[in-house]
Amino acid sequence: MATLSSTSERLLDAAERLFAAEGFAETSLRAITAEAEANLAAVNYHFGSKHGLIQAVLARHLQPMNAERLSRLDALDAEHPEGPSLRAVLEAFLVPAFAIGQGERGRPIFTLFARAHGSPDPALRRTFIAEFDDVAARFGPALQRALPAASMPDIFWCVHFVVGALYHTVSASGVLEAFSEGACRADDPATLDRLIDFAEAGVRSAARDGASS
Amino acid sequence: MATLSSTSERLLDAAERLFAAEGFAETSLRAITAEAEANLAAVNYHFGSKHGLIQAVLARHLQPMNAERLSRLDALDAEHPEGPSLRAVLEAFLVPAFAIGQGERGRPIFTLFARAHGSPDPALRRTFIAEFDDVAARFGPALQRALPAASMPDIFWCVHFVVGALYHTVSASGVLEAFSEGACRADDPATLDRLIDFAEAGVRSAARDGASS
DNA sequence: GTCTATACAGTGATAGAC
DNA sequence: GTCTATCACTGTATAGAC
Repeated sequence: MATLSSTSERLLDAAERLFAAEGFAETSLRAITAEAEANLAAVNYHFGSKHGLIQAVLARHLQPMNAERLSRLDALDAEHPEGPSLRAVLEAFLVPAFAIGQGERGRPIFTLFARAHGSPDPALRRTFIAEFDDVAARFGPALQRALPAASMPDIFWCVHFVVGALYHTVSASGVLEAFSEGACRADDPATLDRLIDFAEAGVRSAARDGASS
Repeated sequence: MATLSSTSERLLDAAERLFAAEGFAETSLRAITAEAEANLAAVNYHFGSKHGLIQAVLARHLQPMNAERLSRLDALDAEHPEGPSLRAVLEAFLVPAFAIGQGERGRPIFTLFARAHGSPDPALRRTFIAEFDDVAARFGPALQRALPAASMPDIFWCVHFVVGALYHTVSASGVLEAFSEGACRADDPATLDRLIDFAEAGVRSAARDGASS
């Protein structure tokens, strides 16, 4: 039973489940502590505030995702000393994110990322994006090397577009099912390939004119 | 003074300002009614609930945006009876959205769209995306005609990616300023051109292989 | 129809006992 | 570490004034 794990772990599990199902604001601490069989005050004791609990839930999934991005990029660098291809770098960036989005509790968790990224709470947003510092520092130069004709701002902007497409795909593809009248299914396994194709073509377009740096 | 306009208009103005600054959940009805110099119960009288007020705030900006998208597409169809180019169709779709994002109160309002799109409240999400029915019905075939080699699901998926990039760009470009250490500025006027270039290249990539329909 | 005052159940947070 | 009691604040509903 749940009571075998520690209180803070049970709180994290319960919070993740409820946040993903209902959203941050809509989930009360009382609902979380009831599901975790803990006292209301335990949240503030272990995590300081509801805000702190949200950050802890996010970090528990962000860190493995970004760690795998970095280890994939390390493997690529080892394989290709002259620098990996654009497509390979984009795959190293996108595949670990998709892997989370497709897991058993996948999509809801990724929805949490999207919500945190656009959260009105500046402190939450700041803590959240700080988790991406290492990824930005490693993937920026890798893309620059794969696409020497593009300027650094070109690359940053395109990655920004790709991130937007990724977020929207993993967190809001239900919308697409409605618009396409069922022709596009959110769990279509080909979606990742479509996104990588799209990202590669889009990013490559930054190198074509490259005027605006 | 504000008291010259009707109560419901003052409520909409105040709500828009506060929602954009703080978020939906973080803005209390008491703060809105105080800023609008109205009674607390006026929100429920005029809009039924806080939820109804949110929908009304969104609709006030969504309708002109989508109306301009459609009128731009009408103009294109009149100019090019054989069917407008892919780039022209994408411009008709993206430019009106950007115009809102760059207006005086622009970015905050667009942040509201992104929040609504990913809202945990299914009723809010449903009402929100219903505002796009006409746009989807008109732009889908227009893109199909501009890109005959692509299947309809190909096109829907790519538009989905483009929408994600658009949302992230207009609502979360502050993140990019941080990662690029100031090299990319959110108010760079070239951003729209970058996004259109990116979208065109990405969407065009769907027509290359076109296997997965 | 429009607006006001007020009451109510549920929220996050905290101080202090154990 | 845990729990109880309590705080100020939230969205909503309603009775009644104009």
